[in-house]
Amino acid sequence: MSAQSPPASEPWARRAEAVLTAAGHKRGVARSALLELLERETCALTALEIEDALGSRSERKVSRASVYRILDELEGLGLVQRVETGQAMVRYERVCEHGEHHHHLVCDECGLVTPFSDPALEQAITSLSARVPLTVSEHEIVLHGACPSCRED
Amino acid sequence: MSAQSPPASEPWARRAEAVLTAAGHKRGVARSALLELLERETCALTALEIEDALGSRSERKVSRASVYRILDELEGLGLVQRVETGQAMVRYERVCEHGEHHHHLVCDECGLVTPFSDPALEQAITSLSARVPLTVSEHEIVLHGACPSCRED
DNA sequence: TTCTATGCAAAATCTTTGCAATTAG
DNA sequence: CTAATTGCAAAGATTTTGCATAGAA
Repeated sequence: MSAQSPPASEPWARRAEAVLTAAGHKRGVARSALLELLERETCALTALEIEDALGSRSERKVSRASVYRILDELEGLGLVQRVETGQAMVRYERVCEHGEHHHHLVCDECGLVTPFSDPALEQAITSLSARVPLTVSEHEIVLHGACPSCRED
Repeated sequence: MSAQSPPASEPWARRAEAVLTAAGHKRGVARSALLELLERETCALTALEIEDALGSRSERKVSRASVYRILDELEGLGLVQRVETGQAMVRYERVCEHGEHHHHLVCDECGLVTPFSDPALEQAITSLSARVPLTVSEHEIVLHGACPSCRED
């Protein structure tokens, strides 16, 4: 009956800080900047895109090593997840509360990555998970093709 | 009315050679060895696994550069497809005739990759593809979890 | 003979590590 | 004061490229 999951309005970054503190981490400027950025971004970014975003904008600059280290930590705590888009680099995005689950559309022409979600698909996955020789904990779905802009060519 | 797609019994390697020839390629020992290997393998291998397999077994040894170059060629011709499993390296597997389409189960403990297929899931994807802002050409689905062996621990 | 295929080694990329200095609690 | 955090540079790992040689048609 009590609050099992935090309200959906709870900012992800705040939850992240709580989890980090609970895991015995102190605060650091690099990680704070990264959390702030991921809070704003709704979809997956590569480590290098994150480094650039933090460097070029007035945000404080964060070293590449820290970006990788922090993303790795966050992934380990289930706050961030990797997204494989078939492109050269791995992408990362924050893990949202249940219900905000989404997957990705990738334009093979321009590289654009867009999120989408589909209840019917999720249900098919859920039902499938029960029939498969694996205790399924996660799933990833990527649709490849040409986005509207690229299709015009 | 005429044969649109080759019979399913047609070995993939033979079809591959035909496509390569049609594309103006000559035969080479490295590629032949690779085709032979992929013909036998039903599921995805990494470039390095392919190099090892061709080197250690009595097959002729193929240089790493050739493995990458050939996989890239084959992918461009639609004979091979990349499979992103969330593991460190990209995997490759041959593209089969329609109907043999499959996806992957990945054990995050031991790294085991297993194929599976599910009509209901394919249908959900097909229906979804029509509703999405992307001209979908391919899709990839990966389920992560623990395989039976690893689950026992 | 001509153009493709291949191997080798160097180069390019992305990611991880070691270490010393800094900073939060 | 003690332990976590960061940046920098070096090291690793995977993939790509340049070039000369071998081979197929």
